[in-house]
Amino acid sequence: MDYDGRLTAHLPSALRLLIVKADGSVLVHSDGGSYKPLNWMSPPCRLTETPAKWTVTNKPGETLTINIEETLSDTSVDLGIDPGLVKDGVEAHLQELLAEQLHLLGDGWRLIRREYPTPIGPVDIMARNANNEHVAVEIKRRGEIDGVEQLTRYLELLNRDPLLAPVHGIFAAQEIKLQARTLAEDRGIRCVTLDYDTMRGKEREGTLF
Amino acid sequence: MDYDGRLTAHLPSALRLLIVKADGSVLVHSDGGSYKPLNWMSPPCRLTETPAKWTVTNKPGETLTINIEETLSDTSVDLGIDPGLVKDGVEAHLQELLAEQLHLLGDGWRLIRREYPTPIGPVDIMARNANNEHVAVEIKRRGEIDGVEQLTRYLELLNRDPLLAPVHGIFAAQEIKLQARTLAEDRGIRCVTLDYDTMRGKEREGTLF
DNA sequence: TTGTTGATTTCGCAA
DNA sequence: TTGCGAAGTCAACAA
Repeated sequence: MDYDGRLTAHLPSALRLLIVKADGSVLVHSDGGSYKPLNWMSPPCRLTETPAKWTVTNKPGETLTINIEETLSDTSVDLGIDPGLVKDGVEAHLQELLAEQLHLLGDGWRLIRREYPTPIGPVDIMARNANNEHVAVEIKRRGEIDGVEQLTRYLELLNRDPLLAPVHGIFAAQEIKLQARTLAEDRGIRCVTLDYDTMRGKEREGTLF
Repeated sequence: MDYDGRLTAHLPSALRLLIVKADGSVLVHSDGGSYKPLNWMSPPCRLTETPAKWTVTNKPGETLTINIEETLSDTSVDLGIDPGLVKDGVEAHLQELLAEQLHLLGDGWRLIRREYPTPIGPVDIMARNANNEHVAVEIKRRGEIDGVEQLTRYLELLNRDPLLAPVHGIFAAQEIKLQARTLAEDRGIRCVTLDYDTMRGKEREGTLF
């Protein structure tokens, strides 16, 4: 099996699981590893098939060539359409919960808006603290250095605006890595650890009254 | 089907493809999308099976619960061990090629070393230019803002060392996004676009003589 | 074991 | 369509 496209990859002869989906995409799995196939072609693409050789091609001209020596099993089932996956607990959810529970950051804080727009991208939450000063909050599920850099860029830009300055920064995440925390605090950015279960519980509790 | 772990995800009843690999990992695929399963459990994990219900659990206590209403097809094949995938054209390869072809950056340049170590990680290529000044080169397949930030951190650190300073920066990639280029040039970092096919061609050509 | 970085990333959203 | 950021990212490699 050979892939020739954004890179070149060769896979020696062996027993493998080939999956052809309804949209034409092809997956080549081994009997281990994780969910990522050894080789694949993403849709939209076209499969040309002879008994001994499959060729899969997509629009940009990438190709996946599969030589078939032997078939141990061959099954085809039409799965029909698929109802969507429902997810919960991702960053968007954290942002929603924190916007409703600004008191977790300090007493007397007020929300200005979520997704506060700037020329270099939206600030997750913009608020005012008890002293009526602006605070930009960057939320991550896991707080790493990238997130601190991102917030730093926002703060640098926002503090150039005399109508906003001084703008303080808060880096909020379910888990903040030490290096990220060190960098943030070195830059005067406050770090806050969020407990998702508690925040979700508070929300439920709130709806009881 | 329900996943409860790092997040909560629910998948309504529908026809799906279930794959159980030799290492115990479980993949749930629909008839479209790309290679990513709708839901899955990565190894190491344990599958507990009754005719109507599968439960997959891993060490941290995440669970994937699958209720089986009907089975249209059930096949089992032992694929045996798998010979490795051979890849070509990734970042490591670009680094290797550029180190051999420093003249692409400027005449009279000399390589100090690849993977030049610093306390915050290795610099892809460290070289000296024609004026005998140090140059740190960060190589990416695709140049985005993260890469510029990474190089900036290296340069800031390296320039504190009087034995090295001044250290210049070069951001080299097959493709550099506009925002990354703008940020880099604003910081005095030169951007260089690499043509992989040409560089590989040069290498082949070189071996002819 | 932990941390860092690359990826044929994929995926979703918004301009 | 394109661009950008998140992801149950995964996966490889070094400390």
